[in-house]
Amino acid sequence: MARFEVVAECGATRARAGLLHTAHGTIETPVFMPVGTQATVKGLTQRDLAEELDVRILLANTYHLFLRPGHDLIRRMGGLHRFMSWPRAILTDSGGYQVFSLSDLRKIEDAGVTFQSHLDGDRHVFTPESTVDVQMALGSDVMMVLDECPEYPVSHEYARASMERTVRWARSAFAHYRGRLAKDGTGTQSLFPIVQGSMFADLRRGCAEQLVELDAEGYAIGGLSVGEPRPLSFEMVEATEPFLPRERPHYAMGVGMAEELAEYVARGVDMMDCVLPSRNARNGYLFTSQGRLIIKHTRYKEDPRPIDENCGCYTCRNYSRAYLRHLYQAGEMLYAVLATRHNLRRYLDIMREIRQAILLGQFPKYLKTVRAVPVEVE
RNA sequence: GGACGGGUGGCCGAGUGGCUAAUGGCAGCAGACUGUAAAUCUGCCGCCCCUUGCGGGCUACGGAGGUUCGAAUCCUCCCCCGUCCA
Repeated sequence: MARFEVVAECGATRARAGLLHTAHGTIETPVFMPVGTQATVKGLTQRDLAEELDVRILLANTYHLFLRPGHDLIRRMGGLHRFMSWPRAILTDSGGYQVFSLSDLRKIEDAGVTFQSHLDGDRHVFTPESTVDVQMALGSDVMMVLDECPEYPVSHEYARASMERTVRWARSAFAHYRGRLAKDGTGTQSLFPIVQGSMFADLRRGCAEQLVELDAEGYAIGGLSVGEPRPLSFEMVEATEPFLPRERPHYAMGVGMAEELAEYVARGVDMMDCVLPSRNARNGYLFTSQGRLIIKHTRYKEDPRPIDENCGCYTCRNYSRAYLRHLYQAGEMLYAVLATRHNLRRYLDIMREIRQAILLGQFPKYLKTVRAVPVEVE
């Protein structure tokens, strides 16, 4: 069970610092969770993640692991932690995001979602109950309910119907989850429901109020960063978070850019995850304390400096922009490894800075400095 | 000296009378990426002009002539490269 403990609160914003206790360790919040969809964070070893970056919790994906290698296989291999040799905490997404990202390959019905596998075209049905079962087989510390993550934009009418379905699914998932807990004895896994409602404040609030009745150990805000203008994303958190229990962790799913992390925290978010630091690393977009750095730009061709002179990561301690640019242009895999290490380190450093600022009562000041950072380095 | 083959935009390489400023690939330049179908995708990529639209002008397929309404594509000569034979 994930027990949340608030350690400090910001007087001026909704930010707070906390501790999330799980069966696989305690996590300091606010926390950024690297995404390891297929039981791996692309480009990094578990040793990199644990020893160098001190990652305490990772994401993995139910849909992807269900298709390959299969949750039963993972269960037989001793569960996801042992299978991927990651003794720390794991949060599994339910596959709700794939309802959005694989929209051409799925059909939504009240009972659940029918997916056509992107791997071989096989059809599979995901239900609120089955996704709980799969995640219980995986053994993740935090499980997510199956939800519908609608694209943007969508009509109020559709958003409402979709949100209501997501609420029904959450109820079904919880009923099934609690039934299994009662039958199987003590459980170590938590289940978080997900607030939807597209970009409509009334729907967000309505959804949150209904989900709170489930008395979950944590609550997620989903359906963000699906193509909407950035300000809307923040507005939707503002429209949702006040209706979530303050004593439970709040998880904003799938966000955000490095410069946005503190903004979400200021709006009461305790947990975030995003593919950007890892994916953008591979695609040449590096995050620095002085703004973004596009490594392929010709101005870095003979630049002897590290990506970020203020960064203490292995990459920045040892390699120049010129070398990284060369690796990138040459398509060398080491580039992805080094870049991912850096970007993830940057994200984790930001979260540590945020937490420290909150603990010291200086979060508003920190927020101000973050907002003053230019978009691009130099 | 002779016989073949070949010289195309930064490179490789299509194209063998008009739809060709010229397919592709690479390189180059820029952009996108947000609970990962992504080490992916998109745009630009001869020069100049009009803020403009499938717009206009110039230069260009080794060189120089020629045939033709029209040539990178056909003809003539020349130059250069490769292979082979003397």
